[in-house]
Amino acid sequence: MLSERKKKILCAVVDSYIETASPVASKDIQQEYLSDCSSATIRNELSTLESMGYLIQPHVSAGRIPSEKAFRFYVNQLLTQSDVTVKEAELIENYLRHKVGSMEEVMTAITHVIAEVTNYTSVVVKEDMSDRITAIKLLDLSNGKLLVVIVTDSRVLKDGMVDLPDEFDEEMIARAQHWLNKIFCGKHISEFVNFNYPFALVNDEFAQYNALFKKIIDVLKRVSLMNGMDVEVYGENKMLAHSEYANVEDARKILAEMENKERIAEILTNDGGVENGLTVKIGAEENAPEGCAVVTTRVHLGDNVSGSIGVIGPVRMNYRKVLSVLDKISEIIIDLVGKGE
Amino acid sequence: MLSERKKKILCAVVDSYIETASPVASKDIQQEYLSDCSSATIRNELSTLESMGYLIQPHVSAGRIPSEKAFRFYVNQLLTQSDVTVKEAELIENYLRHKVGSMEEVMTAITHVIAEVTNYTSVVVKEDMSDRITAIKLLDLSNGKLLVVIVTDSRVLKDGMVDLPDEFDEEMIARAQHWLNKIFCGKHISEFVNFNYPFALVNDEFAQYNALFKKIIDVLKRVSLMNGMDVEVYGENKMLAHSEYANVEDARKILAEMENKERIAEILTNDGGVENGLTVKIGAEENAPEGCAVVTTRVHLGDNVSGSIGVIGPVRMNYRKVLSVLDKISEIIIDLVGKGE
DNA sequence: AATTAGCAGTCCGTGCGTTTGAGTGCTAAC
DNA sequence: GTTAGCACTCAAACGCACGGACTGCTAATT
Repeated sequence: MLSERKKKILCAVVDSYIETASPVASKDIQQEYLSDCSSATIRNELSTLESMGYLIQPHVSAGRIPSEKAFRFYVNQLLTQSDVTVKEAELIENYLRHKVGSMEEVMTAITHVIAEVTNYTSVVVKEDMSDRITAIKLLDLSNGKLLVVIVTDSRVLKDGMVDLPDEFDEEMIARAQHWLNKIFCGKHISEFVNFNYPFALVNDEFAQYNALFKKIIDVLKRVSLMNGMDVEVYGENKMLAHSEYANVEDARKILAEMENKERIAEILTNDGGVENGLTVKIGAEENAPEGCAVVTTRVHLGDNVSGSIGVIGPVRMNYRKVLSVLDKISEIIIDLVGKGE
Repeated sequence: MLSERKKKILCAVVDSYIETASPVASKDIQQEYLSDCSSATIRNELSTLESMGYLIQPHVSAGRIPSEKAFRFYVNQLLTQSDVTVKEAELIENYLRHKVGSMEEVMTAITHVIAEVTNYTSVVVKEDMSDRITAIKLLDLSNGKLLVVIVTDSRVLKDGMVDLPDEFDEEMIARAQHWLNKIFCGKHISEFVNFNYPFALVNDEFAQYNALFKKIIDVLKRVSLMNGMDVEVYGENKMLAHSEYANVEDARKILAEMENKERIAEILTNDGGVENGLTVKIGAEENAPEGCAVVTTRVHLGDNVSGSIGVIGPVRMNYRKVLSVLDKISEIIIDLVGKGE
């Protein structure tokens, strides 16, 4: 547990770093955040915070920059307090309430207003939950490959192909198919994303099925990401405005990642079970893009439609602002949807 | 008119510059393109080509780089010859023929394959021509503003607001409305984009309407761009791979422009009347984004659906490749659509 | 025991003069 | 009209020294 002063200092470093993007010196902290003790004291504290893994010193004669651990700490602090109010609130309100039209329009409007207000890239994923799985079929292509066909209320998806382990015969495939149908029929394809493989289902007797099941579920996940969701990204260019992407090649890589809609959908949707409210993924922590943080919130947009709204930015993100903006927006949406009923 | 040798030299400069992105020296040309005369001769030719506006010398001890005029010349040369064949042809074929599904899928597939093969940003604009204008209404908001409402078969668009000149009274508005309906009813909203204001319609008697009409038509154009088309962009990140965007701020600006779908739609659609076939817009020439060139081709995708396929890249673009890829793709599409009928 | 002032030490960034070399324009010869 | 040769220009690369931003440590202070 951190002492009160350490907390203050840590938050000061993060705040300052978020603002300036450059290493924070002990003197800066003393002058702008903690005038009641000397820079030497702060230096000592910084030193221990560094050894605790919260801070990083780029080189010996430089200040400190926060580690991802520090950002995580900072965000958790922020999430518990709820001083979320912004002056841009009216702007958001006006923009959204004015643009009330079809659901597509609202999605687009949301991405635009978020990107504009926060200056970060914004993402919205929409899932139509009304389309359910009717059947899963496994087709032995007799070349060692298995074609996974998913039939839903509205269409047939057959993108998945998996290698079949040698020892599988016709009967075993039929059996596996039976299991899969038992588990997944009636569910929405997007539910795979958060699906954890239930080892309990496959006891020793079926141990041999394990590998195949895993592969198939991976296919299902991929297919669901590709087909079950509507992804909109806006403000990619904002990413480049931040100094961590001064290097064009890094910038290009990040952009390429953001053009991969399936990847984005996965990040946005895989919220570790938080039903409603804000989620923050920082850096490598939870496979956010390299050096990035992703803030998301889930919203219900009607009986069968739900979505995730997200902001993608550098780990050094203005979380205070982003969190409050997302909070405001989901509040407005809840209100809008409520009125619609 | 350029001498045969000047043409050769000019094309050599452009070819080399497209490949290397750095100023081309007289010696290079001699060694790689024109070994039958000396570098001194070439230097003389380069000098005159520069004074003719085809070449630019960044500084006195550097080689020459092509001007936009040079690229235009180069492209026109290319367009008349038709040696369009690529090894990637099969890749494209496989990709597209395999992905034959709904029209949306094809659009997405096209952008992906183009971006992948050419390494430039790719754009597709689709217009559904079946939705026609039923009425145009002008609503005097009595605060000096006029709301332009466009009613189509399928919906009501009311995004447009224009300032009303002082001297307009109710009757004149009614008259203007009458005119607009006469001209535009039954047409598709996308037709505004290439619509040239027919001054003949408004003779001296109606001269006072001129200003208002112009404003309204601008609104119509904007609305049509926003509502009548489906725009997909893919491979924004490819833009950054080219050395003209080594500066992140420039890169950001270009990306911002490419996120403006209306702008993109306008560029792609406004093809100056070329019905079928390739169009090349170079730099400032025809309001392509700063420093960019846009290659487009129009395709018909069925009775009521037509579209434009485009590639956006730096002015120093590999036109040879891009032109051939677009050619190949539109050929495949024509074939696919033909089969569909 | 915690805090602080003071100081030596580290290392980044910057500015500056020099060198290098790529490429031209010009002149004179072919 | 073409070409060899040479003087000239100028951007880019290099090396170097200086300044200064910060720290860590030590010794004094509370």
